[in-house]
Amino acid sequence: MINITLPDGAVRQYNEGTTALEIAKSISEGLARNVLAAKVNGEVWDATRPINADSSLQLLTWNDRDGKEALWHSSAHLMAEALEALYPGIKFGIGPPIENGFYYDVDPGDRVISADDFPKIEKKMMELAHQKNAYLRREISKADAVAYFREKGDQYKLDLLEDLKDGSITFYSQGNFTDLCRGPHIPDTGFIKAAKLLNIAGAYWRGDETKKQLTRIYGITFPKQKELDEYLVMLEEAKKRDHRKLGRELELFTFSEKVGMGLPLWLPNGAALRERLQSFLQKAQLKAGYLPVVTPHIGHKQLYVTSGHYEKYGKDSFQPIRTPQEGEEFFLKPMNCPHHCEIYKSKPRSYKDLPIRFAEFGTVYRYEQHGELHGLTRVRGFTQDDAHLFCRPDQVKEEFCKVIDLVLYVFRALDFTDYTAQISLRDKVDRSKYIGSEENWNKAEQAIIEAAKEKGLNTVIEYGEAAFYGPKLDFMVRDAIGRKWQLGTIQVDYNLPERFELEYTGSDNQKHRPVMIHRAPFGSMERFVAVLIEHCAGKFPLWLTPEQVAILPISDKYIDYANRVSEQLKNADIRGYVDDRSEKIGKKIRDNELKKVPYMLIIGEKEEADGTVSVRKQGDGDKGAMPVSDFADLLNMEVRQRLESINS
RNA sequence: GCCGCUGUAGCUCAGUGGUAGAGCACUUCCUUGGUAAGGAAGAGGUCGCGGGUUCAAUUCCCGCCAUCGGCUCCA
Repeated sequence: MINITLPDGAVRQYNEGTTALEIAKSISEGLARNVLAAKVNGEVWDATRPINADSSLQLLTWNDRDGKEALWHSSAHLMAEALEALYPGIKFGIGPPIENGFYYDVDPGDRVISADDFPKIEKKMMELAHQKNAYLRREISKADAVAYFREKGDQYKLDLLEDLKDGSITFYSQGNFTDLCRGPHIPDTGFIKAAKLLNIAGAYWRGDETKKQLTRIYGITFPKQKELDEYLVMLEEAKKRDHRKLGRELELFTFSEKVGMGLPLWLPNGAALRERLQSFLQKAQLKAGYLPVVTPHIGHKQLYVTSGHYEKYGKDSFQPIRTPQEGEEFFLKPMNCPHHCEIYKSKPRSYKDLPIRFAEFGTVYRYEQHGELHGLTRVRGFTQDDAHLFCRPDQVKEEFCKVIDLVLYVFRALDFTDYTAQISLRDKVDRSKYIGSEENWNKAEQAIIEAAKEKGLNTVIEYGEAAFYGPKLDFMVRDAIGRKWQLGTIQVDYNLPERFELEYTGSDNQKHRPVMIHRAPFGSMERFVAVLIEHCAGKFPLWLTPEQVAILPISDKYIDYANRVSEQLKNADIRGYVDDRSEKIGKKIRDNELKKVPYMLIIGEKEEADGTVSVRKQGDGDKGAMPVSDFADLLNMEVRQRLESINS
């Protein structure tokens, strides 16, 4: 008999060789029907794998991340089985679970698989799923594994096997399909009740563009049909929120091939939004002791030779601007830091001056690969809400805390409520690629971890994700429909202070090197606006939205009164316009609803006589009539309350 | 940069080896209407760009450019 400790601390006895599935059955049949995998002593196992010693056990279902991954990983195998049935001789690369679903990289030989083939593959998958074939694990020697795939002619699996140690190799089989796989997998294919293939794309074998490109098929599966239906609705919603579509519809920004790809043109509405965001942050930064600076859009080549960027990115940047002066070269600035370093160097600094915080909404230009460009999220010219903090090593933690406060303030203002902090540190083993002293790194890494802890952030630590010049903290933000975005980077830098030989005089009258912290709560105005559009589906917060009110006269007779109302609102600092087209009121309401203007004021004979407006809230309908001044107060109150609530 | 899809009016999209169409938007006129689309007329396109095949190319072929979906990249 062995002892199994359950998550609630209860210890139960079972025969040696029992499985998580059997244990689940002994608890309840219903539970057993939902068990996808199990965590045995903290390691994710097949629910059907025999347990031979005293262990702690957690049963994993669809509600657990590891449970989902087991189902999706198993679904990748199911899709592979379906593909093998439909395309005999097809070769397989890798097929892992991903954030939402799974993919499998396949080589169909000289056949072509396209999205048109999805229905038949899905049908085959569900046919195989209904057979409830068990996923069978077996350990296999490397020699046998190699023999199997050599026989099958699958060079990709052989390639993978080369890196695996004998004795650690397992195969999983279900139905007619066998794959090299670490597992774990769900008990049988019957748990997969709904499947949808989503996308198809090319992907290089092992991510190496010199190697063959395989066909990557993305899919997702669910243990209930209803969940698939909901997921598809969510995808539709995401499409509706696409910032590229809303950006056009709400006239926020556009692109022009003549101006150049990846160079956004901000339209009046978008510019108004962007400027409001900037002044919002600028105000907060002034309060937090930042010093605004302004630097030019270009910099001498020598600036980037000093910073090291010339060597690293020179060939892949916008190429140098030449001058009448022989041999003189300037570059469009790809970042603001070198300029800010020179500002720091413009005069001697004392330890008493630190920290110094230079802030600039600085526009930078990077020659992103053309396949990378995407709406406003990936562009070639963009404006960073940049700032560089120069501080003493002992100030890093406090400065980090203050920046975290600022970032969270921004998140609150824009209704980003679901986020985690991701701290990127050095690789645990290989430290050769990092510059800066061991002591400083340790100090900075510790400072970041402590700052995050002090601020009560939900934190994930990623080793090996730090830049070569310093550790960083990013926020992973979930938007309104659950997608993740990386926003609000805070980055420590030991490289530039070194390269620019930045110094301050310490209390010991000796020269010391300051620590530099880069930070950008928005990241860039372009990317942030894109994320914000998708987060709020184009319905911006009242304080931010370009137009707060649309005034809709019932007929031309009331345009004069509408203009008087408009003036009155303008005097109360409310942004709005009069829709004076000769259209029926229903049409005006519809058009302004689609423009997502938060309030509509309907004005006719009655309102003019009473000096009132009839208020209609976007997406919410008629709110009744009230005096113009009451409406102005109401709206301003709503904005004030909102801003006060984020300051608390 | 790589692979694949796509490119027709401002937008969404039909269509064709004989130089093009709809809806919305736009302009003008009629209508002056009370909470999500009033009516009529009009204007608007080198069918992404450049070659080739053909009597004839928006349509077929090639190249390029751009979009989109991925990959690689992201100071």
